[in-house]
Parts: sequence; C-alpha cells; structure tokens
Amino acid sequence: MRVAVVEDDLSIVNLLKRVLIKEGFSVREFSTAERFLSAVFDYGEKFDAVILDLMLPGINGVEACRFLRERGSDVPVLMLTALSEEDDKVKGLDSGADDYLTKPFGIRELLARLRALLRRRGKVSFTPEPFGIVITDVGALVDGKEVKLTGRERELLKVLLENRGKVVSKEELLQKVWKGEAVSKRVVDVHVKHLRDKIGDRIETVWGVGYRLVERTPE
Amino acid sequence: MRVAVVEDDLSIVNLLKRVLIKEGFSVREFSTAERFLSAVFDYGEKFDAVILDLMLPGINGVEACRFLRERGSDVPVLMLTALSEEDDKVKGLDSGADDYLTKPFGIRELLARLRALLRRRGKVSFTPEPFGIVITDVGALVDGKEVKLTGRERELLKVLLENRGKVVSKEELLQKVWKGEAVSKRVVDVHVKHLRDKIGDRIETVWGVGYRLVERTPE
DNA sequence: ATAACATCTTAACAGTTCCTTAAGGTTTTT
DNA sequence: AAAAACCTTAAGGAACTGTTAAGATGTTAT
Repeated sequence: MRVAVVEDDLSIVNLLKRVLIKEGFSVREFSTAERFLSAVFDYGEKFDAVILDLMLPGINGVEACRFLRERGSDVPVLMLTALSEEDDKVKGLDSGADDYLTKPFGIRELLARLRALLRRRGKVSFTPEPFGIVITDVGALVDGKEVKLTGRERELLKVLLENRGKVVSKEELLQKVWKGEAVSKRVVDVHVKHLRDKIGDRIETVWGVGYRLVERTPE
Repeated sequence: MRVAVVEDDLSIVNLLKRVLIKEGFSVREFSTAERFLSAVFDYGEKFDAVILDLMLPGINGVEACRFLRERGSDVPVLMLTALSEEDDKVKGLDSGADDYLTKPFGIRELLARLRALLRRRGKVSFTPEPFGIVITDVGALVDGKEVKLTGRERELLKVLLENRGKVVSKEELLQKVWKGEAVSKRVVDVHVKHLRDKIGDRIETVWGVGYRLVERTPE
C-alpha cells in the first residue's frame, strides 16, 4: 500500500514516515507539490493515498489537489491544515480533498482517517487500526465513523481499548473508570450495554471474569 | 475564472495578483478605468468578476461601474474604497457595485466576498472558505452574508473557528475570551445562544465538555 | 447633559442528558 | 433445577444546558 506524503516540515515528515512504515505502508515523501505532481504525471507513479499539507512553498495543497482532480485522479487525499494566526495567509479546503486533519493531530486519528479513506475506495488496509477504534474528543471513531459517547462510555471504551484482546475484570473497570466511587457492580453491565448499542457487538463477555474488546463479533 | 483588477496602487495590484492566482483565478490588471473599459467594450474581453478601486486617475470607480451597468453588463463588481472615502460607499453601491471593501482589507475577507459574489451569480466557488465563515472587523461573513456581532460574540466565534471541528471546553473559552475575568460559567451558554441565533445552528454542544463548530447542522 | 440605545452579566426557570439503581428476564454453571 | 452471573429496561434524581428577562454598565445621538 503506497502512500505519498507531501509536506515540507521535516519533523512531520519524519514522524509520518516512521509511523506509516511501522504500520506497513510504503511511504514516498515529497517536500513540494511540484515534485509530487511531476512524479505522478511525468513518471506515472501510482499511490493508494496522498497525505497533503495545505501550506506548501510554490503550489499549495489546494491547487495540487485541484490539479489531481482536474486530471481525473480519484486518489484519496487527506489534507493537513495548520491554523496559523496570520489572517493574510490563505487557508482553505478544496472540495476535492476527501478528509482533513488539523495540526497538531494525533497519530492514531490520522491512521484511522487514512484507513477510512482507503476503505471507502474499496482498498482494504491490511494493518487496520487495532479494532478499528480510536478515542476522540467527542467519543470515538469506529471504522472511520464518528460515534458520540458520554463521559462514562468513553472512559470505559478507553480502558477496554488499552487492554484490547485481554480480559478486563469488573473490579479493574470500576477502579479505573469509577475511581473507587461507591457504586454498584451493575453499573458496568449497563454501560457495556450502552456501548454495545453504539459501537456494535465488539465487547465480549467473559463469564465470571469481565469483558474483552474483540476484533469482530465471534459467532 | 477570470478576474479584472482595476487599481493604480501597485502594491495592492501585486498583492491581489499573487493571492488570486494562487487561488486559481486568472488575473488581468488595469491601472486605469479607461483601459479596462476599452478592453471590455472595444476588444470584447469577458470577466467573471471585477475588483474596482474607487479612486482612480481619470474616470473613477463609480463612473466606470455606472458605465458598465448602463451598457447592460451584469458582471459582479467588488469596489475597493479607502477609509477616507467612507462617504463615497453609498455612491459606489448606487452606481451598481455589488459589494465593497474598505482598505486596508484582509485577504481572507476579500476572497470570501469575491466568492460570495460569484456564487450569487451562479458561479461556483471551488475553494470555499472553511466552514463558510470569515471573521471581519464588524462581525463575520457567513456563507457570504454579513452578520453583525458584538465583541464577545466575535471573540467567541473566533476561538471556535480556530479550533473548528474540535471540541473547545468551557474552561478554555473562558480563558481565551474572558481572559480569566471572574465571571460565571453560564455566560458562555448565553453567548453561544446569541451566536446560534445569528449564524445558525453551527455550534454543537458536547455535553459536559464544551462546544464545537461544525460544518452543518447534523440533525 | 440627558435620553435612547447597545452590550454584558446574572439569575431564574425550563428542558435535556447522563448516571445509577432497581427489578425482572435470560443465560450459564453446578 | 437451583444458583449465580449477566442482560435489558425503565425510573428518579443529579448535573448540565437552553432560554428569557432584568439590571448594570457603557456608548451614541439629540
């Protein structure tokens, strides 16, 4: 799975390279949009996705994206936007980009959004975000879709996700989510139920022990 | 998308050229109204929009605009006026200009107004301002429409816009808009309500946390 | 200077969302 | 089959937000 990273900030490039390679993508980096476009149109390089910075020297992200679309490319584009204080800098999102992310961003959210784009284009990401779940500030991204969660639900999912694949006992959940508040053990059940309703049957009951986050609903 | 810039101040011409070209417009510059009108009526040049300075040597912006309209042209005209010429604004609009902007102006505001004009004429703006909102000195442009805001409302919207798509906690809003003044937390709610009344339901409540500016009302 | 107006904050009440508990039903274990 | 653990649903209350209005303060017009 080839990903082009078009970005002039070296620290971001290096971060992305490290993470993406670790996740099994092959990464090609470009410091300017011109070089990237040249690679695509002059040398016929193909990419499964493009991570494109909005502010670039010379041709910027918006123009580059428009250029791609005008020439019929439907490669998924994830736009990175910085929120600069300067008002005279032109910021904009081209309608041709598929998604955007504001710097500074969380790596896991970036990966989740990238995979969601690939999935939408019918390309299966072979190293999916563990369990396709990322905690966000409003709840969670589940298979690229935003799901709103309440405070408790979010915390509960967070603990389960941190221990994904492993069984978490009710005692541990009570301790980590309810911080030793004096509540009935049954609250866990209720919130698990609500979580299941929202994110689908990904929480497995391990009888007599606790709960476990699983990849998919096992039959 | 062709834009004519009729302006004798070179520094402004160069700024506009740079920005507009970067935004994908093709720009034709004229230092006098005579040359511009000649291009239109003698040589039949067509433009999708005209940015017209009010004070020009020879024929001025008002006269040029009236000339255009008298001859049946309905090209969108954005008039540039200097602060000292405030009184002439009315004249400018009377002559058939579609919108005006006072120098010195913000580039983002100019682009937003230009796009609003194009949109009104059924020409699609291909690089929409993110979330269709631009902060101006009197309030904000929302989908190209001028909305007057009070000081607090404006600051509040500004902070939300800077964090668009992300949740901003009430604490952060209090800190950034109210700079640590000793006020009740509820002032935020009240101003959010007022903002919603003015700009439409674009502010989403994240229960127990804060608010978030969203693209459209998610019903 | 005074009146008219705009803005900001607080307060109060109404409405909503969230959390917990309780109760009855279901499944699993013994 | 009985007991234990879990599922499901609903209700009450707590916490939070929405809405409105009034008073305080500042600003502009007469």
